[in-house]
Amino acid sequence: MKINQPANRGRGRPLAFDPTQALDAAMRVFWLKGYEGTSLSDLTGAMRINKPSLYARFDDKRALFLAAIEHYVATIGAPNVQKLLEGKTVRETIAGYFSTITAALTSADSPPGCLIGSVATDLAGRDEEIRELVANLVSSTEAFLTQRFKELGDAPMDEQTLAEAVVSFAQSLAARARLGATQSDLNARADRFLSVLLGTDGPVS
Amino acid sequence: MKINQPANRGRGRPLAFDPTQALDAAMRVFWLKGYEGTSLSDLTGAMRINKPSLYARFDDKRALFLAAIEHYVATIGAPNVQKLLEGKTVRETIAGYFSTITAALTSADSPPGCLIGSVATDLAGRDEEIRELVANLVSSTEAFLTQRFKELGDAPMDEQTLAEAVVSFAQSLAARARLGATQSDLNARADRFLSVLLGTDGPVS
DNA sequence: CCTTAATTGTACCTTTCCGTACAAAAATTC
DNA sequence: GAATTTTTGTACGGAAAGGTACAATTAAGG
Repeated sequence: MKINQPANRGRGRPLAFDPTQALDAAMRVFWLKGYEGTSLSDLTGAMRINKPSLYARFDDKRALFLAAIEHYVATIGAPNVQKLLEGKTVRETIAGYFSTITAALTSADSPPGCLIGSVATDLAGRDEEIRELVANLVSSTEAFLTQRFKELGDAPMDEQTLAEAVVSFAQSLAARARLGATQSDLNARADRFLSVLLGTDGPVS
Repeated sequence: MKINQPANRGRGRPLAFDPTQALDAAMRVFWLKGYEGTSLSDLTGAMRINKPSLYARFDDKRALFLAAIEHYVATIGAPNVQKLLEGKTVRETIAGYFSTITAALTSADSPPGCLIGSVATDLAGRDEEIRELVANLVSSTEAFLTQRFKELGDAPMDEQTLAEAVVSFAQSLAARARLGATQSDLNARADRFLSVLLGTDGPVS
């Protein structure tokens, strides 16, 4: 959480906007339009602030994008991963994960797909810092899943291998969603994939 | 193949550049920099032509991007898919496919990852024509694989389901490559995934 | 060799890009 | 309530964006 906080302890004119709301709006613009495809007018328009406010709070366009990724992880990614703890079996955990993310990837009030899986991953090809950040996010997710599978103890194969397969498939779901797949498309695919992974015992959703 | 051909039957001043080479150069720029991230100067610089020549031959930036996708399919995608016909078993076919694409995704003289899987898929979120084009490419690949699996006859599960799993994993390999994974990283992942899919009988590469 | 057809290079156009200067406004501190 | 601190809105910069006009150039056709 950088968000250029000048230690506003009460002095001076108060902020006329909610930084978190503004950041959320910026995130959605980047999510739809991509990094270079998003202009400062796009941003200030959606955030309902003007440029000096944007620069005072978020430094510049690139820093704002980094903050938007962080915000995405905090508000969308992490909660979805936390839900993994609800599953009592490996199958339940994976099915729940897939069903959670197919909903997020096709949500009506967000752009299609995943900010990180599409926009940031594209940018990663030409921005080293982004590349490392996103690669670490993916690794962490795999590590978290691996750990959880070990705790549950009923994985029918090496937990790391299973986690890799699950996260890889999740990445492909993000791509499909970006390409216009509906939630039920994705759920049907997830069902079939789950049956390949663990045998056929029931639907995801 | 659109490539604004004014039926150059010999009249007028001859072209001073090779359109296919120029298109190939443009493809690589888009591949690295993304669609909006690529400027006309980037393009004319890499293609070694000036703007009027670019516009005469390729209409505009967006049409050039579409031509670049077509060129990518023709020179990289289709040949990789054609290699599928060499495999004598389902396992051989899948292993060969993974090993072919991990090489392509990490080739030293190309940008990392896949033009279509990263750049075009990102753009698909805000460009309907691109979205449909890319979605059809993915579907065709799945259909081709399904067909091939049926011909081979030794798939241990529904061929369509298997093809979906394979193409989905291929999409995730493209994302990982964009995030900096090496060829051996990807091959190791592919090995593990193949063992999950078909049981453990040998390495991909 | 003159006309016609096509491409080339330069120079230019308008718009938009990202970023900032600056004065007015709104709060706190003394 | 004057001084101080911070944010706001407007307005402006220089650079780069995508795209085109136009004259010069190079070929084939007659």
